[in-house]
Amino acid sequence: MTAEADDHSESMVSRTLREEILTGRLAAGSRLTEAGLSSRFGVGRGLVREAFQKLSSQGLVISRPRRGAVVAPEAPREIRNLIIPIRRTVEVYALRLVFDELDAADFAAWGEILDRMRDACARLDYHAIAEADLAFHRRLLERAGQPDLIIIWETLVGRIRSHFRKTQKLSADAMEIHEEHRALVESFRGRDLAAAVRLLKEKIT
Amino acid sequence: MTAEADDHSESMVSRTLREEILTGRLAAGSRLTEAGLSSRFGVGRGLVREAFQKLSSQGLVISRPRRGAVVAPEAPREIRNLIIPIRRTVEVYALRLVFDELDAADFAAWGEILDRMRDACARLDYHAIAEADLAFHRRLLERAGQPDLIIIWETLVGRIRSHFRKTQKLSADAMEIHEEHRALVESFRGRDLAAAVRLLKEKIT
DNA sequence: GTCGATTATATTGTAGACAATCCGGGGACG
DNA sequence: CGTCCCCGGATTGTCTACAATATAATCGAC
Repeated sequence: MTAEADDHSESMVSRTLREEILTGRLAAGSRLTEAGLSSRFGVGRGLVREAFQKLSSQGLVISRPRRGAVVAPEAPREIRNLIIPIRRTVEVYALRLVFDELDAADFAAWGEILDRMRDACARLDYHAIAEADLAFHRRLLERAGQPDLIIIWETLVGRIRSHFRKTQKLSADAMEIHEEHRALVESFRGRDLAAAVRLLKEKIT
Repeated sequence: MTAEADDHSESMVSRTLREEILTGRLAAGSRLTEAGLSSRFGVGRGLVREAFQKLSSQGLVISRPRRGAVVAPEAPREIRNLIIPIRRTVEVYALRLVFDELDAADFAAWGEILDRMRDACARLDYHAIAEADLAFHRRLLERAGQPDLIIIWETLVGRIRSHFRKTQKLSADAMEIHEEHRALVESFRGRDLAAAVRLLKEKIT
């Protein structure tokens, strides 16, 4: 859908696969064969192998020698309980870094993401909701302009992709997810840092 | 069990390069050419490229398309100040996980690492000291047996490799580094969790 | 002598070929 | 009837070859 021509610094293969894993489109345990992905993406096996290395270093894929690659299982609950406060710390740090510099371009980008999220909520498309949620937070991290921050954040979110499944319980209240994110952006726009931090933390579970 | 001989899951190339970067043997900004490393390690360029992907995902290497790869600079001080407490949290978490299960094999492994560290301190070989220090902490994390924990830890240490350079200031007191680690292992052996946590935190700066 | 354009070299991007290894099925044997 | 062994297909591991691009070196104009 998206993510094609722009950023050659990261191959389309690894980016697409990561998104599919994080959003749950690719279930944990799914087998990933080099030839299959190679023909699916229309690239050589070398590029697929490079993507596997990257994803396995991020813990999204488990690659055992001569046995192929599978989508990694989620982290156990105890680990997630360790990670969630860390992720809150990192995102709040990023938020404070950029809070005073947010401009119209930022709000436009978030607005676009919110639109996609609203549509996804309306359709009850939880993969798409997760995708928009990820994009929402990623935008904040990338705005901070600190590569080190992004790398840590990516490692962290790779471990708690499951939390999108919890939201499936809500079903009827799916639109609430969109509403909460909209309120968060409003707190950005209103320059209310305290409220923004509080809302942001609430969103990371 | 082990982590050495078998481990094709991580190529020698990426492991060696990571260690050289973390210990400072490879300075930030150093240019990494595929052909050069290919002939140095006696493998094809494909494997070198796979290593680059892994290292760049860990933030140790910056790889710009068509422009080659260089060793990434260290994180700025502010980011390090964010990361250090996180690393403390993660390592203390791992310590609590394994503390009651530590056995003779663990102490033997740490003893060996301590020996190497003592020799390195005696020679004032700071790269080797850093290497032993890394091995020391890695052993703790690997002992916890949680892949997710290791992945996060690796990302974190990749960002604060600089702290080994600060220790260079001590020069004459280099042996103190070894002594502190020895004391830490003693607190493990004495089953003194509170002291162990305190000493471990002190060591992460 | 300096600056700019052009050629030459070095390096990366990608694909494909071949060998090594794993996995599942089928048959022989007890 | 079950177990073991062997084989064929599928998959991974690795390298080399070729094309595309960046970097440098060279040469000419002013």
